Amino acid sequence: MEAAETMTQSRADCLLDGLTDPQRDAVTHAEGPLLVLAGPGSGKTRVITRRIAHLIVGGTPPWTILALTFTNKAAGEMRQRVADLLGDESAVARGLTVSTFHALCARLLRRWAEGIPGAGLTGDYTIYDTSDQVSLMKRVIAELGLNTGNWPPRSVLSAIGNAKNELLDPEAYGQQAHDFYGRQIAKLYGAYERALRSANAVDFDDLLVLTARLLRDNEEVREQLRHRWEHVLIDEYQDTNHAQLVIARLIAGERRQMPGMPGEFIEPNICVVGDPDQSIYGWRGADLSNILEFEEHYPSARVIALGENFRSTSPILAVADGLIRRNLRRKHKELFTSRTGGEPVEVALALDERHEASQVAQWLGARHEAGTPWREMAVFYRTNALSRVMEDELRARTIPYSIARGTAFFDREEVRSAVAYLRVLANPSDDVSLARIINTPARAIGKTTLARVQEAAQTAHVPVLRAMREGLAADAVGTRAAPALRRFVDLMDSLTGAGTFMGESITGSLADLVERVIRETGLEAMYAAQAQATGGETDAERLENLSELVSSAAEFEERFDPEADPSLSDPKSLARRQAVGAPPLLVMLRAYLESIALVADADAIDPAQGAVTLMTLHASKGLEFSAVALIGLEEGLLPHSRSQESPAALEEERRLCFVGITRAMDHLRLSCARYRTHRGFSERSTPSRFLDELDEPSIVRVDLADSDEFIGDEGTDLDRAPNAPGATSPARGAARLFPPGCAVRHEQFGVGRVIAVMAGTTPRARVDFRDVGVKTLVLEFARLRRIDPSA
DNA sequence: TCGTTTCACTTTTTT
DNA sequence: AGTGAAACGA
Repeated sequence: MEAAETMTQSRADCLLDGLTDPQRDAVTHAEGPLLVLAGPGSGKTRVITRRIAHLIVGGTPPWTILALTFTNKAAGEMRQRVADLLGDESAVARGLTVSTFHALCARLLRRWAEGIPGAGLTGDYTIYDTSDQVSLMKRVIAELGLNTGNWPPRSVLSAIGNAKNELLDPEAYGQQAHDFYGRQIAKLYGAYERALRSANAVDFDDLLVLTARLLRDNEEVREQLRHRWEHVLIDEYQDTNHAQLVIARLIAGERRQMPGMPGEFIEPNICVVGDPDQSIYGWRGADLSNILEFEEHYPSARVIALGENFRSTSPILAVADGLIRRNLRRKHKELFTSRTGGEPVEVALALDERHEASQVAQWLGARHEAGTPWREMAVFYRTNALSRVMEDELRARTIPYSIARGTAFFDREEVRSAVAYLRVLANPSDDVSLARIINTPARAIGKTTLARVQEAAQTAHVPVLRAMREGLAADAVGTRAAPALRRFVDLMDSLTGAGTFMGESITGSLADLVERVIRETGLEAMYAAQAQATGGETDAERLENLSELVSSAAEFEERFDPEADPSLSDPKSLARRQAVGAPPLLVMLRAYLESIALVADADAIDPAQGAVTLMTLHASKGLEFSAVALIGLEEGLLPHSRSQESPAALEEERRLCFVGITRAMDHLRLSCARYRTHRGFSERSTPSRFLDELDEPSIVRVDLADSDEFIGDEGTDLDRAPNAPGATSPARGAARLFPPGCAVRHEQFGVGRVIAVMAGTTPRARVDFRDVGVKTLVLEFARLRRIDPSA
């Protein structure tokens, strides 16, 4: 007994090793609400993981702890670090729930969908992503007799999303709508919700909204979960929205009187960690007041500020501080580091985006020469579109890189199609997925046929697949279509192995199912035929992606642990599940589809790869790298043009820049380009105002546009155009480079002779090509090259 | 019904 | 530029 205690004691002490006083306070804080205001690099993750470990070592059962993060990757890392701290395997941490908000909600809903009064949802629901939402909304708009021109699906969805984040249902939204627009949106909102429910589907926002409703309206579930999770910890609290706040509060519980002890209270054990200066998801409903008003929500809260930065050198921190100070709606927080010295931050002006990319690549190369491994370097940008140039450049120089785009794979059309089949198998009511695959590959079921079946299904209030199976549209569809529909139903039924649906008892391999879907639906044959016909690389690639999907399913299957499901969370039900043995295929399929739906870009980062990481500023949150290059610091990009009208949005852009800067440990480089090609058009850009807000003594400005490689002013810049593909070339001088009659070569059209050059904002040339005849080309993009001897 | 072609637009960020 | 949808022709 005594020995055990000593051991526990010493392990607890270990957990406090190397912590500063405030860090230690946060780790050891016992009961009641706790707010940790953690500046960048202040050891936030360290504090959370040690706090969890400390609780467990102190006797708190792991299954009474719930930790919430924003990405799966963050959750995985947190779980791993806790396990590492606890040493003896993960056994100690068994039952500990570390999850994203969305994944937690998805699982709670799996378990209790039927327990939400009036929601009409069942546990086999599908999660719709943005493009599914758009498809559904288009249909809803059409059904209400509106047109997508006046009611752009995305805008409507965004209005609905905002309403959902505030937990307003269609009725409540309609009540507070006072103009025509608002009332129409309310109508669309209601119809959209009905359409979702009849497809037994939820969108991302619903995961939160419905969970909030479940907890609010179902006392039994609420009490059960409250009882189960005695400790709730939330990371990145500054990025939670209203629905998430409500969920957290409902699970954590309220301050309440201790039974039989008047004057004594039980405080909820809710610990939130965040930094208002790193709030970057306001556009998606994140509410900064959640963290700012934490003390009002929990008057007894203890507040601990972690200001010391252990990550960045002092010039980097000074630059970050100088920038963030410009935000007016902000409580100032002193940032300090003991990492004095260090290189100044490089601020560079490049000629154009290619030039910028090349300079960045060179800079990364120099860092590598100096001993920094590729994997400790990163390039950040405001928009995904900016990754392209950077990729091209790194590829050309054979610098290893990887892009953080978690969804990229599952966004490919062939993968989406295969997944749509799986979704229909898992949820036969999923009409959006059904519409996607009913004629892929082509089965002579065209637009009109589909519309007729959909209509028949609608009037009969049944899912489309069922309407087809029961031949409800038999007289409405043509004689050719009817057997085609029949064959499709038979195909789907043959995949489930039954006339009805995969019974719960069916077991088997998920990977096998995926493979059968790809083969038996004809997807594989379709791409194989195309690959053969065109010899096209893309089709061969598609086949590869499909087989990669099979691998991903196999991998998932391997890792799948039905016990890790927090919805079932009490030890009793764990035992019950274990007794069941192998998980039914359907359960696994649902879990697989769910994991696909909830991947984040940041999840795709694998530091083991030994490559430079390219990602958006948003995805960079929570990470750190030895060397960071931030590109595209231009007005309109960072801050983004869409944010310039509101001061609040502008401040969020500044915070975004702050987040990027503070990811850097040792080396930081910020750059902008004088010209940038937008959507096909090269435009002069203005350096970001943020570049004027940096701490001058900590930076060194390099005007690379003036360096020897690119001589100075625009005149000479223009002269590069004919020989430097992609170099931007504004109007002036263009005509002079391509005198009428000169011979030119075009990548695609071959050789030809210039007829005339038209000046203007976008100078064009009329060229008579030997093979393809006369074409008019925009000089900026045509990449024309003179090939006559005089050139 | 299906394939091609033209045309029109463009959310930046993501669970 | 690139994509996705409407329009058109077979």
